[in-house]
Amino acid sequence: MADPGTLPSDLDGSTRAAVMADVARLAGVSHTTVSRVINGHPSVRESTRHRVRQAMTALAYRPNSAARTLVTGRSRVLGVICMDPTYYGPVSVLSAVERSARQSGYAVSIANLPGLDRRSLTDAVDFLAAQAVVGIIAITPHAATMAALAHVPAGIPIVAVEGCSGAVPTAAVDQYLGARLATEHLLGLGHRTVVHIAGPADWYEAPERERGWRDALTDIARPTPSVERGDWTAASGYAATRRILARDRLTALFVANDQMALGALLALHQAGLDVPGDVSVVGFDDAPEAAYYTPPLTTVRQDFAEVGRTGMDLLLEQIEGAARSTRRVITIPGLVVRASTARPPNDQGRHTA
Amino acid sequence: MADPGTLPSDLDGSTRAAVMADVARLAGVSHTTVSRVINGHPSVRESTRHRVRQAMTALAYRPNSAARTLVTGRSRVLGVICMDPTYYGPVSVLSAVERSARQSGYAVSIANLPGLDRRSLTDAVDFLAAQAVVGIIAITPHAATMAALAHVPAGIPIVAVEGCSGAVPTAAVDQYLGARLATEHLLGLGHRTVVHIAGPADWYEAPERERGWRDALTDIARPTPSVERGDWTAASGYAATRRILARDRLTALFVANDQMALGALLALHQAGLDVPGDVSVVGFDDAPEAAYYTPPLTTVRQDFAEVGRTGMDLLLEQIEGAARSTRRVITIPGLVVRASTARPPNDQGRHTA
DNA sequence: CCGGGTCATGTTCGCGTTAACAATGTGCGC
DNA sequence: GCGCACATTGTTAACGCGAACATGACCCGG
Repeated sequence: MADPGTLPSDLDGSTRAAVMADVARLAGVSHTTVSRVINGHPSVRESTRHRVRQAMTALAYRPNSAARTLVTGRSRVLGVICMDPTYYGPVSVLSAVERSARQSGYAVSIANLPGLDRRSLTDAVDFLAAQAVVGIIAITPHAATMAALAHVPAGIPIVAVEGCSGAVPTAAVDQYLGARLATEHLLGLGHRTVVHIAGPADWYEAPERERGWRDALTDIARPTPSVERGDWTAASGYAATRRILARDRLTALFVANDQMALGALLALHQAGLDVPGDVSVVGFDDAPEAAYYTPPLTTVRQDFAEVGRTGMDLLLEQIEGAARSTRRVITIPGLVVRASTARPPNDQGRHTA
Repeated sequence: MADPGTLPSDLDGSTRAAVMADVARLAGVSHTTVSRVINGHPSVRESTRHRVRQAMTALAYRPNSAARTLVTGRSRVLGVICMDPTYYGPVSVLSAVERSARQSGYAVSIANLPGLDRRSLTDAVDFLAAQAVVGIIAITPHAATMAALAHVPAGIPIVAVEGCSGAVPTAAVDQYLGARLATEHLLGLGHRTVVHIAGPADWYEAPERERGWRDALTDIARPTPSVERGDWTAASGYAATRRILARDRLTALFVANDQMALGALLALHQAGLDVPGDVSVVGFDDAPEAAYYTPPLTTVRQDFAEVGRTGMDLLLEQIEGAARSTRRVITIPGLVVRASTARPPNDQGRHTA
C-alpha cells in the first residue's frame, strides 16, 4: 500500500532514488538519450539536451556508478596503497593525491599495508583490484614493497611515489641531492666532518641519503664516521645520539629526518651541549614543526604536495592509454637554513672563498 | 585469430579475468551454486562446495564487486570524510578506521573537505553517495561541518568521530575531562593559576578544553587569565606565547595541543625562561614527538585508535539495521606527566594533603 | 507402493547502465 | 521528385551477479 503519489523529489531515503528510466520518462525521451546527455555525446539536439538536464535536476538524479562500472569495465576509482600513514611525508602525499584525483573526477580508495612483506603488498593490490580500480598509486618508500611492485599484473596502471622501482613509473624527490645539500652546508660552515644518523636500511630514502652524505665527505677527502641507524622516530634519534656521544666528540650532525633530529636535539641538550654553539644539526623533510624546535631546525625541504600531484599525472597518463613506462620524475629538494647550524666552536672568523 | 588455448590461469591482463560462469563450467555446476558457495549458503553438498572452491582457486576467481553492488543495492565500501589530514589526531583516526573497516570486509573511500563550510560537507556526502557507500564516517572536529551533518539524508548511515553533533552517533574523547586533568595537575603542583592558549573557536575541541580549564580554576576560586587563541599550529602557539609574555608573568601554561605547546616552549626558551623551572607547560594529544620535546612534554593522552575503532563499531551497528541513534561513546583521556611541569618557583616544600 | 516433505541444484529474471545497431526524419543535389 | 547522406533518436543486448522460483532426487510413514 505504498503511496504512489510521493513527490519524486523526495530524497530522504524513503523512496527509491531516481534512475535513468525515470529521467527519460519525465523528459519524454529514451534512456539512451539520457545516457548520451550525461556522457556528452555530440549528436543530441540542444533543446532535447536541455529538457533532459531539467529532468535530471528535478529528480535529483545521480548516475549509478556500480551499473556504470559493470558495463564499461572501468570504475572512476583510484587506489592508493600506503604504509601506516603516521609520518609526515606519506600523509602529505596522500592528501595531495586525493586532492588532484578528485579534481580529475576520480574517487580514491585506500589500502593500508599491514606489513612490509611482499605478501601484504599483493594482498593490497588484490583488494583494490577487486574494486575494479582503474589505477593504483603506491606510496611505498620501502624497498621490499617496491620490489613487489614489479610483480603486479601489467593490466593495471600503477605508479610509485616516494621510492624507486625500476619497473614502474615513479615520482620522487632527489634524496641524494638533498643529503649532499645538507652535508655541504655543514662543511661550508667549517666543520671538519659530519656525523650521520641514518634511517632504516630497508627503506628507499635511507641509503640514498646516506650515499649523498658519504659522497659529500669523500669528494673532499674528509673522514666518514661510522653511521648510527634509527627507525625514523624521535625515540630512535634520541637513542642514536646518545650512542654517538658515548663514542666520540662531534661538531656537526646530519640526521635523516626531522623527527629523529628532534630526539637528537633533546639528547644533545641533556648532555649539556649547545646547539648550534657546540654542535650543528641538520634534519630532513621540513615538517611544519621543525621551524619551532629548540632551536629551529635547519633542514632539507621536500615538496610532498608536488610529488603527489606528479604521481597523479603519471598515473593519468598511463590510464589514458600509454603503456607502462619506467619514467621517473624527480623533484628537487631545497635547504632551509634556520638556527640549528653555525660555525664549529673555536673557529674564529674562518674566511671562505 | 586469438589463441583459444590460453591457460585460464593467465593473469597478466592479456585475457579476460574469470567470472562466475567460468568457475561454474569448470566445476560442472551452475553459476548459482558458485554464488551459493561464495555467500556461504548452507544447502550445498560438501563435495560440491569443495569442487567449486578448487575451481575458484584454479581460475584465480575474484567476485566482481560492481555486479554485486548492482544486484544487491549495497556496496562493501565505507566513506570517510576528513579535513585536510595533516594533524596527528585525524590521521591516526583515519588509519584506525581503515584498519577496522578492512577487518570487517569493507573498503574505504576517502573524501577530503576542501573547506569548512556546509557546502563542502554536503558535496563530500554527495560524492561518496554517488559511489554507493554503505555508510559514512565523518572525522570533522569542526563545528560548522558538524552542524551540516544533521542535514544529510537519513537514508545513509553516518557517524561522527571527534566532535559532537546532537544529530548523529558520535565517538569522541572527553575533552572537558582532559582539560580538567591538565589544569588540576598544575594547580596540584602549587601554581596559583594557569594561563590557557586555546584552539580556534570554531572547532569542537577548543571550547570544550577551554571550559574544562575554566571550571577547574573557578571551582577553587582562582582567577582566570584571559585566553589567547591559536590555530593548532606551532607557529600560532609561538605567537600566542609571545603575546602572553608581553602581557604579564606566569608560572603555568596549559596549551590546547602539542604542536602549539612546541611553539610555546620555543618562545619561553627565547625569553630566557626555563621550563619547568620558571614556567610549567602542559599540552594536549600526546603526539609521538611530545616525549622528545625540550623538555619532554607533560600532556593529555587521547587514544585515537580506540576512537576510530569505536566509530566503526557505531557505524556497523547502524548499517546492520539499527535506526540512526544519537548514541555518544566517549573515551577517557589520561594525563602523561613528563619533564615540562614542576612546582612553581619559590615554592620550597609546600606540603599538600 | 505411493504422496508429501526436504535437500541439492538449475533456470530465469532483473539490477542500471553503455553501446552496437536500427529506425526515423530532414535537407539537398541531380 | 527521388534517393542518399546525415543528424537525431530509439531498440535491444550485454555486463556479472543474486534471488525467486522450478525441478528433481531421495526419504519416510501410512
